Amino acid sequence: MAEALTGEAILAATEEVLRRYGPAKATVVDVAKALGVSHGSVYRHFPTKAALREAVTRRWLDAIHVEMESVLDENASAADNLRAWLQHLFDRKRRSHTEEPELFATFRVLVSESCTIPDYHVEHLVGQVARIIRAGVDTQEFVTDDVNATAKAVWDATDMFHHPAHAQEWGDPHIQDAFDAVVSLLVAGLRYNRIPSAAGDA
Amino acid sequence: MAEALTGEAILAATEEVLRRYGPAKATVVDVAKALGVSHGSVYRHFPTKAALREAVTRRWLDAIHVEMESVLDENASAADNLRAWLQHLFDRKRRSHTEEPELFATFRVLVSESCTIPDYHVEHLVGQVARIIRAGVDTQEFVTDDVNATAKAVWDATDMFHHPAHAQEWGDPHIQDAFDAVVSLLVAGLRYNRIPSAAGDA
DNA sequence: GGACTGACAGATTTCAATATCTGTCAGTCC
DNA sequence: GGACTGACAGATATTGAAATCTGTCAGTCC
Repeated sequence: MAEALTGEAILAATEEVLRRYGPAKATVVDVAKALGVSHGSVYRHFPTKAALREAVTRRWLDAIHVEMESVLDENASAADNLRAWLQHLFDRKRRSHTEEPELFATFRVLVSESCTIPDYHVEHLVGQVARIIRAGVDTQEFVTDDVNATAKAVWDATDMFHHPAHAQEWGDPHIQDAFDAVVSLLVAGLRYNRIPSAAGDA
Repeated sequence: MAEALTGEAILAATEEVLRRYGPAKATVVDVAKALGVSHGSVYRHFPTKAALREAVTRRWLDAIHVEMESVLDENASAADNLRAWLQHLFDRKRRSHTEEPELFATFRVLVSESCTIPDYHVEHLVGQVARIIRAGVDTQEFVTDDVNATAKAVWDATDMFHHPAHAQEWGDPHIQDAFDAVVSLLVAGLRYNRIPSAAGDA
């Protein structure tokens, strides 16, 4: 029978079916049809439809994680690295939203379907922010008592530039100005910041 | 005949109907029924259903605007004022969300229905933030080249603590820590911040 | 004997008929 | 004569019957 049915082939077919029909209409039967097998065979590799969708989503997010890793520049200042990293994430999401709105909407639905996927994604990216900030603390460019809490704060404060719920605002002609203003404020804060639970000013 | 039908009476009845049936089910016929008149009479005071809903929403937002005005303390530092103001807004929205989830959801829908209402609301509140920051600049507690842009940046950076799209995250046990971390970072930034379009550091 | 099929039960979705709602306006009532 | 009514047309929402989908599993095929 031609080739053996692999998990990878099912994932690729699922991605294609999602791209074509969207998250609401894509069915397991469609995926099986695209592969020329019965839908029972798909259930041999993935226990449920939700697990199949989650696997596709995770693959997509992992590609973002890898891409974001490559933005970091060892020789740049921490502030420049942070700004470039946040800008790259913003640009990538915004481009995805404007150039392939259906696909963006599809992944938006997939991510929100799962309880574990969003945490996985956020934790990974906040980890990258933490590494940038830690480098800044090491060179005394930044000051903070708690790198991880501060990284989370930077993530939260730039939320509207990466959270899909705000995608419609990304079309605003002044959105880049808003981004620059927020990042400048954050970078200024990173140069001298204490988490409130810690002792007061020096 | 009893009393003449007033716009105010219609607004109150509409609010009550919205509270009881929710935004999806509340109809103009329901409002008329609650007032003991025909629905044609309601259209004598409001041109469309959308206009009626918008009037109710605007009344509700105005109450928030008035309440937020009262938080400002002439004698406090700008940093304390800003923190207290943001905290009050966050607490109010969070309380509304947890104590009256249906009503909160109702107004969330009403606000998102209108194109002009959200801008009106945001502009008003950002204006209040700008006043706090301007006071801080006057006392040399804060530094900024553009008070309005910086106020907008503070608003944007605290977005997840007031935007209803993030309401579900407000139940997180660590949300107050996240809030404190973001506000501390912003306040630290306000003590020395330049918008990127302006000249470099002193 | 392990990968695959296809029929099945229960859950979910679709679709078209039916009911309700919005907005209008000629007419009623004090 | 100005506030209100109620019947109306077109738009929207509801409903329930029919179709489809999900997940299972006994059985087929190499």
